[in-house]
Amino acid sequence: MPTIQDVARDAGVSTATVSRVFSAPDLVLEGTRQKVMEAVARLGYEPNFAAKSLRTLRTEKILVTVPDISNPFFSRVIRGVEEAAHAAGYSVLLGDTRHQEEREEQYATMLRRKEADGLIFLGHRLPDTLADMVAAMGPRTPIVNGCEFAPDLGVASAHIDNTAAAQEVMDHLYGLGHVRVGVITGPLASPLSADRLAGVRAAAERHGQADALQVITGDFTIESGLLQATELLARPLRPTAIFCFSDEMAMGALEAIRRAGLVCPRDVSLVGFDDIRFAEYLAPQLTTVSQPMDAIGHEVVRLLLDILKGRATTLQQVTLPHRLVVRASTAAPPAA
Amino acid sequence: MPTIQDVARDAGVSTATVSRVFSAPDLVLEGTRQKVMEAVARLGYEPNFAAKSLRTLRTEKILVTVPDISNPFFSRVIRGVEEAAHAAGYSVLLGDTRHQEEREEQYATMLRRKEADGLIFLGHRLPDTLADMVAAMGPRTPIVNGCEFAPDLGVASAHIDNTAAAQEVMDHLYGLGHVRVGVITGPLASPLSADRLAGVRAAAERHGQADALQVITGDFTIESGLLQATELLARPLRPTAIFCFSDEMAMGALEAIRRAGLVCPRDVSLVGFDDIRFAEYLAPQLTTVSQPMDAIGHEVVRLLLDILKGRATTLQQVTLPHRLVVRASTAAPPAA
DNA sequence: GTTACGGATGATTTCGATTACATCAGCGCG
DNA sequence: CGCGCTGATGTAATCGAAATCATCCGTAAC
Repeated sequence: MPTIQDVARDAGVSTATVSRVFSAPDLVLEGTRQKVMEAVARLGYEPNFAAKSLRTLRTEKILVTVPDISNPFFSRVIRGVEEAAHAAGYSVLLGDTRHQEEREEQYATMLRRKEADGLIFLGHRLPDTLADMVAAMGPRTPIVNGCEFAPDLGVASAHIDNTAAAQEVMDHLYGLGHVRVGVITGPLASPLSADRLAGVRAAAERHGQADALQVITGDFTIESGLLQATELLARPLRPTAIFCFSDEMAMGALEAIRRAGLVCPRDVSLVGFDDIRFAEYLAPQLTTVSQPMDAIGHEVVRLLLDILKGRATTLQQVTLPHRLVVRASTAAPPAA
Repeated sequence: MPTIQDVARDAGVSTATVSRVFSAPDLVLEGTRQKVMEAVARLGYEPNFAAKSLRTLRTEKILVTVPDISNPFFSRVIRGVEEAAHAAGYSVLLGDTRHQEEREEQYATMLRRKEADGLIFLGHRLPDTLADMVAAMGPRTPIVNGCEFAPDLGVASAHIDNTAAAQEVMDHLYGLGHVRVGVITGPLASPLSADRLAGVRAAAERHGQADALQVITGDFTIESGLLQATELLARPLRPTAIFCFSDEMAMGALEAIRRAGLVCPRDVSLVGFDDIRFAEYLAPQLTTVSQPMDAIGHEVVRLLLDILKGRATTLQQVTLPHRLVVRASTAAPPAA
């Protein structure tokens, strides 16, 4: 592998000039630039990344951690992140934490070792060591949270208004005439689930149906949707509608409905959350809350770059628009 | 950020000793090690990654490129890759090429700049500049291909036997009594599609049904499954079974079947490929070929590490086991 | 015609770790 | 008692590029 020295020698200039050709071409005479570029082409020179990074203290890399990359919601957000990062000349270091705190800490270490310029995390936990960093650096900490909204972490974030979205779902169901509504939440440790549940409760109270709510906790997976919906459907006062906090759980719930010998939406209405690509290809097509997954990905990158470029002075927490997409899985409850 | 110098001073030793504490602890006296570790803890020292990488010429990073991370098949393979890489102390640089050759080249550049120790690519194209590298380094080139099998590229790979898998699918359909079988392939530029098609053709000929095959090209997306299946179902001699080269296309085909007022599997049997998590939650549950996505991910990492550690002298191309999973979407053709 | 200035380029230091080589103390052995 | 060896540690070169400071040359101003 040729180095900048080799190029300099070959082009008959100093290494400083070669370096300038890349980083500040307008400081170099056109003829000299040509000579250097020819030498570069001739030798097949590529600047060594580690050397550059050591000198500049920049890596042009963004570390992105995600609880589970095989989840279509997250993988779509990641795609948006990758797209925006790539457009800005950054590349993406992927960390799949598998919901494990230990792994989150390990990835946090990478940030402290300067293996990446910043961190985007899509979970809801901020590793302790990074919390210290936030305390020290304030709104200039190069850490951004996506999807969740945990104001007390003190990091920039991009997310939807989960509370409002959940309320809209409930309004839709109550509007159709449902009374007994089952709700399968995600783990309540995540603010995202807590917010949605708050929205559910607020709407229920507004409609005077708080007592008819049947809340049960899931973990966002298909299997837990199947399990919890089965449980809900076996109750004597079976809900006529089920609201799942993820489309995956709704897929499981749909299977539970079928196994119970019921038909969606005739017997039981079903609502999901996220609007992953598969939601509209289920039978029946799934009513769900559409999250702007691409936009969230782009936005978290924008927020992080603002911080890295020193453009951010205050803490930015951005709420992006969601949309209730009513499809075929919700209808009026059975006449009873 | 404290440096190794600061730690050395604080601990009253030389930088060499500090370095040894991390990279070769048994060369250091226990007491000295303690002193150093205390200084490290006191100052909150983390070795600078760029400096280390510059000196050692290693990055402990693996670049992984994928045509589309939001595809559940790929995201699952990636999860396997991340898992195996992490277990071996490597981290993953993710590149989403969006099927674009230009992007593939850009990521190839990262390898040449030594931003990663090796490359795992899940598409079927090897950028030109890397082909040169392969030509020069032979089986020691730190590049591994996953999922596809293109022997002429000369890179290590892990994949299933696509030809055999496709034959099994066709045998299953012919065994059920189907004659007119529609096949929706992927882009034929990929060896993977070509291999499967070869398997389809071989089986058709073996069963004397080559003329009844109805092959049409898709692009692995739900939308193309919907489109191409609609086209197949509109033909006068409608196929009684459709074999899609991906589960996503099968989801689209399922929708096409519904829209045509038909019922799967009563009127039309359907087979997918990959066995993504959602396949068994479709209605009807999808018959498909299960690919060992986790194992592919683990295996490509193993192959790459073998090369990086100098353990590989010959070109390794590994075939992993697949499995035809018969579920509810295939049945005997209608009596007609 | 000297001075001053600015544009182009070169010489050299620097980033922070690793590592080959040097040093030094202690010990066993003849 | 001195030689040589081994084990622990220090000294200093090195990785490859970026950036500071120095230098050189030509030109415009007085």
